[in-house]
Amino acid sequence: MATTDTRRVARRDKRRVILDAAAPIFGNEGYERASIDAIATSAGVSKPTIYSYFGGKEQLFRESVADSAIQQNAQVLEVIQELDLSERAWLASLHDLGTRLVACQRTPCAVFLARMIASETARDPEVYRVVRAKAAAPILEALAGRLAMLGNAGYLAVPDPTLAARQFLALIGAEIPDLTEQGTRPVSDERVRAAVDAGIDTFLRAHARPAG
Amino acid sequence: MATTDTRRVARRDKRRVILDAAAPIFGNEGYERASIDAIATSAGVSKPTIYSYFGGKEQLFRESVADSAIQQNAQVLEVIQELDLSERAWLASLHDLGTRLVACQRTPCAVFLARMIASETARDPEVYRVVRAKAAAPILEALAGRLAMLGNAGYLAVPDPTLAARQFLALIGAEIPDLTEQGTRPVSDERVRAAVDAGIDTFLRAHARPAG
Amino acid sequence: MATTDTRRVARRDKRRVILDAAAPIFGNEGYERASIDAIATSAGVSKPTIYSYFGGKEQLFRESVADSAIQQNAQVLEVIQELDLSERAWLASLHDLGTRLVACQRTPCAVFLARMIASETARDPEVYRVVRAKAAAPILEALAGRLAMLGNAGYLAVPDPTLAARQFLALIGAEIPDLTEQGTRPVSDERVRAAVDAGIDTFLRAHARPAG
Amino acid sequence: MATTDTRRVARRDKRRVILDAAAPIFGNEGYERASIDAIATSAGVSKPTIYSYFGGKEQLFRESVADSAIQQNAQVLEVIQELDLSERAWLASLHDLGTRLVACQRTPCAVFLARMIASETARDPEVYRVVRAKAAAPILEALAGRLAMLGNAGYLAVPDPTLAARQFLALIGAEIPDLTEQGTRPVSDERVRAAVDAGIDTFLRAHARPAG
DNA sequence: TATGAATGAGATTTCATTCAT
DNA sequence: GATGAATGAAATCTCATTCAT
Repeated sequence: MATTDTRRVARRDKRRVILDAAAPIFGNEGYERASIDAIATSAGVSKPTIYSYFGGKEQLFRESVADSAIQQNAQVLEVIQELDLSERAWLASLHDLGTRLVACQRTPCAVFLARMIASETARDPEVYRVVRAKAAAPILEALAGRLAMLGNAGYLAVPDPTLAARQFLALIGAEIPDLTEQGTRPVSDERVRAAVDAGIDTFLRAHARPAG
Repeated sequence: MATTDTRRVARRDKRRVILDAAAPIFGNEGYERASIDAIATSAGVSKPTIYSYFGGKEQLFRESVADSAIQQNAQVLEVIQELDLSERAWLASLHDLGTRLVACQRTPCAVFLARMIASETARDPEVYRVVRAKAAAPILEALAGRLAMLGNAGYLAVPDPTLAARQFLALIGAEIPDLTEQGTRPVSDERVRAAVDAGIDTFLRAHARPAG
Repeated sequence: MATTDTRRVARRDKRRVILDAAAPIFGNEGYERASIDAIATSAGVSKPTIYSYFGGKEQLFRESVADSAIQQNAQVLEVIQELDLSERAWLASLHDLGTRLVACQRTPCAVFLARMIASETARDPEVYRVVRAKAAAPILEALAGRLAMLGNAGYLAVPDPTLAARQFLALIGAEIPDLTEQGTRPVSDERVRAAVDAGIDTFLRAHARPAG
Repeated sequence: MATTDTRRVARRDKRRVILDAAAPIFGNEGYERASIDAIATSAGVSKPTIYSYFGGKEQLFRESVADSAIQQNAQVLEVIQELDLSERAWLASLHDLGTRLVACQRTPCAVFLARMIASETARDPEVYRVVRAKAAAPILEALAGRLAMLGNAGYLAVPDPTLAARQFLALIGAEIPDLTEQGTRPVSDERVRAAVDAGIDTFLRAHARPAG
């Protein structure tokens, strides 16, 4: 029936509206300071509606984290897929990938996740686990896979792809917090790109294929 | 007067007692969940005493962060000073340094600082600035200085010591969050050391002195 | 029309279903704690259905009380009718009657009514009036009538039958609250019967026919 | 110190003020409808003060019940003590006692207790137990003791004084609910006295000393 | 007619902060 | 200087009730 469909759609839409309103508020204010009232107002619904959809603040928070992790995962995986493995292009494409990954990490969604992991994991370890399961782990494995391909292709020496992926991420982001003053200052794309490139250079030196 | 001295000492002592009580509570609970009541009880003083010494929750928090940053700085600088630059020992000593630095980062004091930077900087950017000024920056420079010495001594190629220091820290810590599940799981020293060594190996490969 | 009949029957059935669901919930939780939601769920209907049938919580409550009073009345009147007035049997039958009346008073329905009279009359005096009109008064008069017959038959002296009925009820129930700890403890039938008998003995001594 | 004393007195006074405000509100509205806000306003204190003194609504309620029970006990015991056991006066004094006891039962304090027992015991059986321990049981025993003295003096036959006390109370109150329409209607003292006397007459007939 | 969805109003409770001693 | 006592403000959450279908 059209009725049912309409309702279902409406219901799903409203979930989305609430989740989309919740993430930035949790992200900016933190779990405690974020008020259900503010989220309800921002979403254009009433408080009881939120309670009827999510049950309570803690559950809304968890679903918000999980939802953001899924979004983050989708976005980053897409970026990773685009790595060009051809001999001609792989090097430039790897630099591109680094820049795009850092851009993904500076997304509001990713900032929200990073902040919540740091601030709320002590209170609720599930936060960390959900983000790892739905975003961090798949992303790491996808990246490890691409790096392994670079190794197989003979461009790099990658004996432990997962470790290499972790270090790749660590290196491209090493300068970002100080550069952006922990996200409180806007920074030009050039400077970000330079910071990423510095990390990638180090990565490449460390993983250069042994001569001969 | 002796009286005045006694009072001053008592005053300073009470400040210390309050700060020592505040840091773990802020660290475990976060700024919002930490209650002045809990801090007062833990410190063995009354709430108005805290207000008379610090003015309010926000100021107590800032002083707590600054105090922890100073402690952290002192502790880490000491570790960095101990790097043995002799040809015979520098390599093993660098591995030692990495392990000790990671240990310092897993201290309650450092966990507190890291968590507060992640969770409270958006609310109060001063948090980040204070920690950078009193701990992160001096530590980074001290480490950069030691790495420069290794470069000067001809053991490593270190064209940009500050960048190298940042990457050194990034690499030795790359595996720690997943290893400890964001600090929610105890981990054996061996596994931490192995993770640190993996980072240092990559660092060394990237900064090997060019042959010839 | 058959349709109409079906609907009427369905309508009446649904009223019954709702009333049957409402009484125990009001009885166990009290007016305020009882939620329309719980009643709707227990009745297997939706909240708006309850509103369409009864108009609101207060009206549902009143109808629930009235309905229970009518049930209570029917049940107790039947018990009273069964009093055997024959010379041979009246004494044992009176003891039986007392026991059965107390059993009726410990019925969920009667407990509900007693509790609602005590707790809700201040808020809505209609509660008391309805229960008196539909149960307490008819029951009292029926009992008074039977006691008058015992008087007319010469077994007892009953100058004021209504007063006698009230005192009869007071005496058979005098020990019940303490015995059952206000209904929170199960009690054996023997102990209830003994308590009732003690009340009836006193009643009989007071209403013994004067000798001669 | 005067300071300490003053504070202690102030603290105790404020407890009293709050308890005195709470009882009638709980009594009139019932546990659920009674709001802490209303009690605080009526007591002239703020809500947090109530929480600091009593911990929560439930505890305030329990203390209010216990306090009222103690007051009720004191008041009724005093009335019972005044029973005149002299041959000349005991009969009139017993009628007086009945009237005063019923007056005590119609006190706001006693109405509160009766209502709370009826309405809240199902939710919290402690209500019944506290009232029994602090008021009902001592009162019953005191009354039983006086009735036993009348028996010992030879005025009455009282083989089971506790049972007699229970029945005495049941009989003097048998007509009160209908007379006052469950407390919703004012009634003249004469009519109450007449109702009490009717109960006492029955009691006396039942407990008349056997001739000889 | 019957219902899923939505909400305004109000409940308890907590906390940072100040005042009087 | 230090503290017990008190409070204004705001948080989460629940519920009776009404729409739109």
